[in-house]
Amino acid sequence: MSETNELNIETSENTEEKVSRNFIEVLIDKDLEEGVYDTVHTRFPPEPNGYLHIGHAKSILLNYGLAQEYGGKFNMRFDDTNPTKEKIEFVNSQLEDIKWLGADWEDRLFFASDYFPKMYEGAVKLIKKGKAYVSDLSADEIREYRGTLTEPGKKDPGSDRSIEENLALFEDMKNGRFADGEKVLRARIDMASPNMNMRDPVIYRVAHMTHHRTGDTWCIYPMYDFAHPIEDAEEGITHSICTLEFEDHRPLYDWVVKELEYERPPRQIEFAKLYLKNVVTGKRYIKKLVEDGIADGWDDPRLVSISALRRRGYTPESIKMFVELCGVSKANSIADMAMLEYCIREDLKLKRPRMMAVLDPVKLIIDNYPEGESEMLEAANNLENEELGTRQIPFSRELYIEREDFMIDPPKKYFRLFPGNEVRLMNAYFVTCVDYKTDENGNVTEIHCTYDPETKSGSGFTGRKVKGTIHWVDAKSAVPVEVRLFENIVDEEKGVYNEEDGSINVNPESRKIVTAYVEPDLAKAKAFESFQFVRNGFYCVDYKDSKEGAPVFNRIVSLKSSFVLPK
RNA sequence: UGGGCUAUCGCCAAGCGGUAAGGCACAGGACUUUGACUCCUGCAUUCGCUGGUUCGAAUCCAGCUAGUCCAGCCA
Repeated sequence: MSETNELNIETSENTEEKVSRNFIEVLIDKDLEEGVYDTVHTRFPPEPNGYLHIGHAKSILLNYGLAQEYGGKFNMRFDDTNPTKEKIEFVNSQLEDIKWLGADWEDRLFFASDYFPKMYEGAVKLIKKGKAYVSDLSADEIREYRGTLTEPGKKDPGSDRSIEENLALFEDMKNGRFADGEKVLRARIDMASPNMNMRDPVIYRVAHMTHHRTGDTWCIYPMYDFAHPIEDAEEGITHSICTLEFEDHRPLYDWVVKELEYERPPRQIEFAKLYLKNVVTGKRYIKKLVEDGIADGWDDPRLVSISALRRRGYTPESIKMFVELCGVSKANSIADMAMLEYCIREDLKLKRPRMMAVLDPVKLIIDNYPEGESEMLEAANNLENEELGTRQIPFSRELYIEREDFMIDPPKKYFRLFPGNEVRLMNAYFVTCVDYKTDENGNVTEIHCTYDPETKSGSGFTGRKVKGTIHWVDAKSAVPVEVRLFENIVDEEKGVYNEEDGSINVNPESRKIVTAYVEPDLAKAKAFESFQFVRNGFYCVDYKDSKEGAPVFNRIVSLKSSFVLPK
């Protein structure tokens, strides 16, 4: 017996040593071991052409996290090589989102446009090496000459030009001698390559356009495939982490850094994008939702852009937890929204106070409580976390309780209020229902109870027990506030896209607005403060759409399973 | 169709030749100042399919299948 126990202890200690690493960490470990690199330097390189969403968060936190983990550095860089799509507005919103997520680039904020001179030099170098040439072909012709997936491409007539001629022509391109589309610079690689990206890719195009940072300095702009490796190499990036669709571009990436003779060139590593089930992330679909008046803009709390999640009440910590939970792999995967929701519940439940708010109020009158009197009761802000302290809440003869917490004719196992039953009012007293009133339609309008002063919360009363506890607010001091109950903007039954016309199947119930009664303190909450409403889920204060400065409460997420009435 | 990549429970995901981790979701039960939270318990005789190598295969080999990306002067 004792022998086997000892054995078990040893083996369990050994297994604890084993920490599973994602495939990128494994590659980095190997690089470090073999001395390919002696540090880890990553970057996040978005194009400033839109708002960042949850998918970008994965890339940001992965790149930043890796740099942190290995004691390396993380750069922020805007890949602004195409002025037709980029705006300073997006630069600013993206920076704000990345900062909020907690990725710290310190003083290393770069722009691809900073390297335009370097890239020009690089192109000249390629021409001088005979590795690039100016083409006269039109866009259509280039496509034709490129061949198809099964047939090799044809030689570009421009590829026969002399180095001197190419040099002169490229300079003319730079000097604005040509109109847009008239000439391009192509890399000379292999027109017969099975990899389409290697069939003499275009690396510079003419575009007479004002760039948001360099203005009219340039009228030629480098293509991504040429620019990106240079940006990485210039910044001393070791591991250039990007998404799977760039796998086919890696040979070209490697070709560029090799031909430009960079020492210790960066290594590109690709991972799978993060998708969410029944969630719209495509820019043009979001745009359509906004145009159709279904969504209120990129930060509509029902969307999954970083700014929308922030407004909804998701915390950076919860997004980080989610990304870590999803892991990193090369398999295309669609995560369940339930995972994200789990993360925000997990993050908030011990950090934020649990307050009482009644979403669907009905009046409860305590017949034996003196009229006109009231008292303050002490309530713990969070029973599981004493550090959050206590608060004082008013209590008097007339209260509001949740309509669903009272039934005239309850089913079996209904623990809440019904005629003759006694329940606990959370943080207050036991009350017994003695009577109720209804309107002509049979709707309950008033519930009458008696309370037992002996049973005051915290008094240590143990005389008898009740099965149910319900939340309430004091009618006189409670504050009505607007509460927005969010559901998925997509109709989950039908799926995201309508198969017939490609439109989005919208859930008409995705935003219900109700007026709720809340504890007086909640009406003074600051923007972005979040709370757990007892049994009603998690909420975040939003002032963006509020009228006359009153807070609006956005539902972040409901509880795991709401109260289900027993059958 | 040529090439690249991927395939392990409803979802995500470990595993890297020694006999299927974990999380989400789900289902039971205990506890409870809300039925939440917490805590237990259950949840792949099987790793896309078919063969082969091996004492032994999710792991190696071969063939097949499915999904995905590439024919922008986008990134």
